[in-house]
Amino acid sequence: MDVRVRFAPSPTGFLHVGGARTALYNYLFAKKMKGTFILRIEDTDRERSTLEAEKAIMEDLEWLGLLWDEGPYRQTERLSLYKEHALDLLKRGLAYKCYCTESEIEEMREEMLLKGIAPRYNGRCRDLSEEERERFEKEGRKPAIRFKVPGDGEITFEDIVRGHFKFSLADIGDFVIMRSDGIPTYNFAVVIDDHYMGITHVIRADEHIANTPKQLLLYEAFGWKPPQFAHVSMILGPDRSKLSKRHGAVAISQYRRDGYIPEAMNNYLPLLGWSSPDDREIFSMEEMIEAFSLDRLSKSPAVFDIGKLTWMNGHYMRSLPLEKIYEYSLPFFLEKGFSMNEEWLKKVVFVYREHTSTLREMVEEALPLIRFSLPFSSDVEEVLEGEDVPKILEAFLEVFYPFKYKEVSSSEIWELLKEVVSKVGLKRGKVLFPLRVAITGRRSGPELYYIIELIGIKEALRRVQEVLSYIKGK
RNA sequence: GCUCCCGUCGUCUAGGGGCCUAGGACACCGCCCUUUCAAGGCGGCGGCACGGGUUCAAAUCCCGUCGGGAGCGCCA
Repeated sequence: MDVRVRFAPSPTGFLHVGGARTALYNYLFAKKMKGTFILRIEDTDRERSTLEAEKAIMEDLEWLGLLWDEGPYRQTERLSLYKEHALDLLKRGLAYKCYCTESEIEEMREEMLLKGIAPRYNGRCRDLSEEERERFEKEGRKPAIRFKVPGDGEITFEDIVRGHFKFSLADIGDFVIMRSDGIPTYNFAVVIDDHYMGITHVIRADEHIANTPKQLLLYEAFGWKPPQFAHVSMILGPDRSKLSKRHGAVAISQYRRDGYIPEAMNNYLPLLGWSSPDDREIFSMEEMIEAFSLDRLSKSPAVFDIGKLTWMNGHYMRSLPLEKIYEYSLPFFLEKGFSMNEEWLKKVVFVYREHTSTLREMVEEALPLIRFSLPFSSDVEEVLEGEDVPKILEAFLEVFYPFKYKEVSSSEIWELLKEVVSKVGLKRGKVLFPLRVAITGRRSGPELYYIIELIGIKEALRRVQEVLSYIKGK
């Protein structure tokens, strides 16, 4: 049978790293098995679902390149299907109408919690008499539909990641499958959708483990064959609690804005809970698909380490084709005030990507190319206070002046710089460091000859001249 | 409170009775290279939560303790 998997986010917020990893696992498995990857929007929470969130999630998936083969399906567009099946259960006596109000249930819950028993619905409306039902209807109460959980016995299943599970039915209360407003609940809609969409493997976060027995009960009630389950452990924050906003950036879109690139996300995220049989950690998407398998998913939760993500991002900054990094970085350049000049910007990328870990950092580092203003910050200016500095700057002016209007390559600039060095008669570093500072206003950066090539000799001369007058006037 | 899950360097992980003197990656430290940064190269630091068993042999199997987490909704 062909593998069919789904990613089923609820559009109540942005795609976060945990969701992205789940999507990735589903995607990788689908591609590996030459199966189908389905996107399903679980929008049955009418209060919190928004169209914006749905759009944002899809955009992020597209940015990552996790394109779905089918969908998006929306649960709110399938309401009649759920209703039909709820009615069927009702008719067969496997479900019943419940007239309890929220406050009544809340009361019940607190009472049970106080008594130290697992809070669950006590089945109050299971066997209502005809009169009671009529009374409630007359009161105008809108019933929800609850599934009748068999009182005893147990339910078991095999999880691909965690092995054998056994739940006692006595611990599961009758749960709502249809809200009083006619919208299905999660546990109900999932089962119906997974069945009709032919889902063969459910790969999801392990917070759903406790839901699985309820869903299995529904499969049983309908006489359907359940899919295989793979419950993946969660992603934690540095304090080992569930990763959330208070730990810093969790939204994929935030990482995009911060200058992370999809190749790095797609490589790093799966490694949080999956490892390859060899010691490899760097994978292209194709390699990852090839290497991926569910049986190497880890049981224990993983702490999200932005440091390693950043390292990996830097790796991809350097190893991806220049063209690609240029494309990714363009919006960052334009936003920072660089003007559109493809040939020149590509050179900037060529030079600066060697030194930086994110697109944002790269553009930030390249800022001195288009911005130059005195005074510099104090830790930078102290470099200019050295006694040899005027001599060095003058030597630079002398050597480079004849080339003021010439097109000179970086290797020729390097030769000229060496000439400056021998003219001054100090060690290379002693000469080039103050020059770098004078020309860029920064203590570090790429090779000076690249910088001079990028800003042009004329501009370099202007800057050095300006700094020279500046320090002389001090 | 109840149910369930998870515990290998700071972090991600390999390992699943002898190949373990516990391997790799990030981070950290040192050295090399160098245009005092970064990148790269080389080296170092650092871990089987604890206690009992089982066994000739335990990181690995069993039990307990401790620690962490999740679920217990007309949220998903």
